[in-house]
Amino acid sequence: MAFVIETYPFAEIETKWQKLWEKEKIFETIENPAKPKFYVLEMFPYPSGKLHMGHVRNYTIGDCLTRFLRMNGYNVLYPMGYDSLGLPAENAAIEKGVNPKDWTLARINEMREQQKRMGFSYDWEREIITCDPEYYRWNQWLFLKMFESGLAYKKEAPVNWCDSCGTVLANEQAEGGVCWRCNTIVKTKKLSQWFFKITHYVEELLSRLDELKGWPENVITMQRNWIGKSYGTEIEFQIIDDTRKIRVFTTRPDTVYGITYLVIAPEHPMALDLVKNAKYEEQVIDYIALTGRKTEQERSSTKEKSGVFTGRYFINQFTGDKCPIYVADYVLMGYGTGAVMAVPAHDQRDYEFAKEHQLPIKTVIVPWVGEPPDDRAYEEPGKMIESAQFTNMDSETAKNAITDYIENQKWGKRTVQYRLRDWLISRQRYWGTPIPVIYCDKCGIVPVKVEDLPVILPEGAKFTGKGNPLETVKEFIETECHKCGNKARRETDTMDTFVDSSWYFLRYISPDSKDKPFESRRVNYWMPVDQYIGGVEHAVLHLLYSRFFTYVLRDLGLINFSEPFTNLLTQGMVCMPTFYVPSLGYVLPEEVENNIHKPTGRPVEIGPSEKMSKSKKNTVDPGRIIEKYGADTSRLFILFASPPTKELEWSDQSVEGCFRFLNRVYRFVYKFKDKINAHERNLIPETLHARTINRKLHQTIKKVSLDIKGRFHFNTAIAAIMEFVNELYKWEITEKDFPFLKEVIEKLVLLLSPFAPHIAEELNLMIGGKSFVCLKEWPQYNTLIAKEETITIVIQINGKVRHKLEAPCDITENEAKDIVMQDEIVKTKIQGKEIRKIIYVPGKLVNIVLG
RNA sequence: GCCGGAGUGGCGGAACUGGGAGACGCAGUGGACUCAAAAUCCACCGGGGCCUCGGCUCUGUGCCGGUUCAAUUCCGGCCUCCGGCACCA
Repeated sequence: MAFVIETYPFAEIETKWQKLWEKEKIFETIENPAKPKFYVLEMFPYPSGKLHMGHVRNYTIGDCLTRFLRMNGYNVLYPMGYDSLGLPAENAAIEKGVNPKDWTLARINEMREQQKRMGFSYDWEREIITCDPEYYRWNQWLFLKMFESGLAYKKEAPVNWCDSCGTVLANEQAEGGVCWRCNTIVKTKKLSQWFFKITHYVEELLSRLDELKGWPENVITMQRNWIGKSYGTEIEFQIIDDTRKIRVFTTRPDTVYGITYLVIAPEHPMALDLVKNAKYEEQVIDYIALTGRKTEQERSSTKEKSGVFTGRYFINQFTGDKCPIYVADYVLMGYGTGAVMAVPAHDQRDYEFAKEHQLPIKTVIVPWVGEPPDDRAYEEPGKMIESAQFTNMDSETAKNAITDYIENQKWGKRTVQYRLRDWLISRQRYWGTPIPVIYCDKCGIVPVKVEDLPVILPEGAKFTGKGNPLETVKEFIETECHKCGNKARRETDTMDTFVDSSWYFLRYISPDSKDKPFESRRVNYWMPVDQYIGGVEHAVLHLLYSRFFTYVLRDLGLINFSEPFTNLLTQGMVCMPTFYVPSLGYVLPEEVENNIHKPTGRPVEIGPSEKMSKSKKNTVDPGRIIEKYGADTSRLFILFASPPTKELEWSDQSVEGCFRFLNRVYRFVYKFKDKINAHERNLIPETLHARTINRKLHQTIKKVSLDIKGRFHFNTAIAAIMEFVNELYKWEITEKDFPFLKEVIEKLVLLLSPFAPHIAEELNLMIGGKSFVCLKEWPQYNTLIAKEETITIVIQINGKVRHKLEAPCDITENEAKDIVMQDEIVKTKIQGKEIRKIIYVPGKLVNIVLG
């Protein structure tokens, strides 16, 4: 055995097994009623370039779980696809003059290649690509279904508009109020847009959150906040010298006796009406125009509350007072009724506005003890004053009493408001699903006939960076109305890409389905998704839209369940640590390498970790890590460094440690492979030391199984395997041990295989294993073998650990107390002191409480 | 401002139900092997004090207090950091 292995030949091994897996098609899945089904879904990537560490982490978690479940007898559906419509491709077209389709397909190929290099066990036969017309035709099909049932509709709405690019932007493309491409400040512009009526399901979206026991609490909370249900009262106020009333929404009916004015939003339909041909008309028109030019950001960030008087008054029917009506942009048209009753004494915003415009402030609630503040609004509950028959009541009680009174007087009613708005799906962009409608002068909006789907994105659009490229394709726009035969114009808006991802998990199930988006029978077998894995950034958007789509599909009779994702795991981010170097400040690890402080051994202070992102140039390229250490090491590091839901801090040294571990395993098996092959397997350990190994083996199987199952603590599972390998190195192996060693190594390889599948296959082959490891059965543990022969009894005196004793594990309470009290060391420690009581925790400890 | 989550050695993290704080890995230290180095293998590794070198002892899980025989874990009050939402009436 002169031959010394430097490092194990991971590159060769990994390529070899990836090819074999693919050749044998072992990861292809079909419905199988004989096995329990399990659907593992990962948030499919947008193919903007190469895989980044976030992807790698997401898929490594999913693959490890999938492999574990397969070995445990589950029929696992584990698909992959590409969310490939969207802005980066169009941007590349504008910047590099390439065709978005070619660019996207090239990126997909790169990405798929890297995923295969990581050894992920997807059923590639089910791959879906959303920019394929055979995929997006079903977006259009679903749109038509929703249009038919009134769930898709068109209306005029304010949207983010960039002057320089001449186009509408999605909220996420107008971050910080500026256009992501040219940095122009975005404006709000009113345009006719397509919406999905998600608000139709608002109550169900909210109430079914309680069913989602397998979702993280924070995601549930975020969705609940986003939906924003609030209970309140609608009240109408009579406008003086007018037949009309103004309707407001409030959650504080207890403050109605403190109303001193009323505010309507600039977009409120009555705003202009109220001042028509009156003294204040010009002032109000100017103000509305000014607001229209403001960005959403400017409107909400300014401290001072702007607004103008309309010259009109209303009657506060509670007090009989005549109060002014204002227009101000701190009131939003999109929430409630677009008008508010202003109670400056008890609402901070109203307070600030009243101060600015010298409006009266009338206190109607005071604290039960102490004085109300005089420099701000008093928003807490308290004692009612100057509120007619409600005076002296507790304000919380008065809320109900006053609302009853309002309802009796027919001045208003109890009502519920939501923050959730309908989903704006129109995009003035090329690289998206064309919305399948045409506009006919005679017939109006005409949906495309189902048999004419898909409406295909035309080639030959001009990508100038200005406007919607679809507008430049005459042959696309010009069409004829299938109702009347006249010339008609095709819709050039495309759908938000979140439409694609709202049902992709159903398409995986029957990716070749020709006459329906999916086969209901098969969908009902696989769905719902048993484990969804992805980033928390989709907590609201994608996860809410998918829930909405599932309800829609259920109501269309296509599926028989309501919630798409039973369990959700939101993985933590991947971070790069920074180091503090006095001369440079906080820097990334590679810069420390080149710095004088490290060679001198002087410790560098660790700075705050930064999220990996391309813009900060602090990313670790997965490709480089795979090349240097292999896919197995990369997978092992990602799973070992921290539990999946926590942030993962990148560490090159820790990667090296994982690589060392795999080498340690490889060397051990390599050393004994000939002996193992020369012997038949024996499950029974023949030596004393081997029996200890057997116990440790069963303990390890138990720990690894339980850590993965339900808990997803891959890090501690790997730690247990490492501990076991450390034990193996301490084992003085004799000739008698080889048959049992064979059994030990077989089990070890099985335990390792979900984490490091390539090396596991290779080691299996090395010890004469026949079939693929990943198709074998997960090892079972025997509780009796795993059980320790003796237990350690911890002896505490007054709750502090003072001594330990070994005892047989079947020891009774009295026996345990006896041996503890007979122990010489214990005797000396408690000598001369009164024993108040002795606490016994079975199999664990004895606590002697002294007086 | 509101809603979540987290604070444990030099570092990443363990401790599952209130019962031994620091598993496993990294970094570090010492030893074996080597002409030497790397690699590998073995051992040590929170801090302070005592010491006959076997141990003994005090202290320690963001801070202050409480419950308990016993608290990283439960309760109350703070501090810091991270994430989400934010003129939502």
